[in-house]
Amino acid sequence: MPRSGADLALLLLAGFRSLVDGAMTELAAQGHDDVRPVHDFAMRAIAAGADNASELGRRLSVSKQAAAKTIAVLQDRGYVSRGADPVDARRKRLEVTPLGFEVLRAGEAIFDELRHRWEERIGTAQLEVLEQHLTALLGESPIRLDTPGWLARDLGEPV
Amino acid sequence: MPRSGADLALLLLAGFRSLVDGAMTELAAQGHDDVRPVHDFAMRAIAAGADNASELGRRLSVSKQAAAKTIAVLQDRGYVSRGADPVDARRKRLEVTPLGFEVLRAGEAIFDELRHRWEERIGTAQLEVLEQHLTALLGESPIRLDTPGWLARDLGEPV
DNA sequence: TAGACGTGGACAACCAGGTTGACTATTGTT
DNA sequence: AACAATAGTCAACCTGGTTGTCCACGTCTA
Repeated sequence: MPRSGADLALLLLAGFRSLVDGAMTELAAQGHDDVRPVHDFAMRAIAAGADNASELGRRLSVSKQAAAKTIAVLQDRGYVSRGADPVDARRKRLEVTPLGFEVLRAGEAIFDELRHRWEERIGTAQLEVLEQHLTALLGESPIRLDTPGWLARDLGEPV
Repeated sequence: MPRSGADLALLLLAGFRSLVDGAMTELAAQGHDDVRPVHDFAMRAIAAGADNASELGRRLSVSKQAAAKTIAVLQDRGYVSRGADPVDARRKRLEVTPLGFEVLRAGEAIFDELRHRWEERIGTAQLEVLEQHLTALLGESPIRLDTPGWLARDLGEPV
């Protein structure tokens, strides 16, 4: 049964969806029913140093306006806070709140748990091989999160 | 280097994106710069027998209204045609046009070519193993295409 | 030191692809 | 014949993107 290239693509998508859907469900069960993967990614980027909207936009390969919108909801839900930047009055410095970090932590744990289940099903070594191959194929690719809609939108350069 | 579950998810996403971006780019180069993966999926479903809007919506796990919108653009661009259904006057029967089939064919060829390149990089057997594992993990999962936005929207049941 | 230029943020208008809800026309069932 | 279910359409709305415009502030340089 020779697989088609399209099947392969679908398989990868299904894998991603499976993990993410699982994670969202579990996160919701833990009381964080208002977090989306987008938010997780954004918080992670903020925690990693993208502490203002423009920078966040750059990290996520998204316009600063889009980043600002995401920040607005994150702030609204208490996951990040914004304060004046002491050194540059143009900026509003972003910070992940304790609640935000809690979600981040929970998210990580859930993903790790899901991965662990996969390990149990196909074997630790096998899963590692799978990851290695994927990594080899893709490089440590920069995450591009102009995602919602990208399935349907105009193309960017290929990865 | 123990990989995290989140990395795994990102890896799968990156893989999918890589293939799809590549395919869109190539398809655009061949003159079909107005096709999105969504359209491809929809045409495929229509060709496979989902010959009316409601049915298409069901196949794609999407509301019939959403399906109708997709059909509208597909029709507008000449990829599918709609005619009266001789047996049921409520229905408008969908048909993929020759142009639509051409795109479908081209898309398949491109995906196969991309998959082939992956074969060359990690080896035919290795890629097959990867696919087998993924398939084992996911089952021959029904494709759920309520996708644009699902990264950011409310959760459905996990796959 | 003044002005030019660049950058951060905000606002508005727009788009794509989804959603629900309401309504009509037709078909199928009792 | 009456009623229920289904196909399609319209309208209003949501989310997460996009551009473009504008202002306030910082930085660089003539």
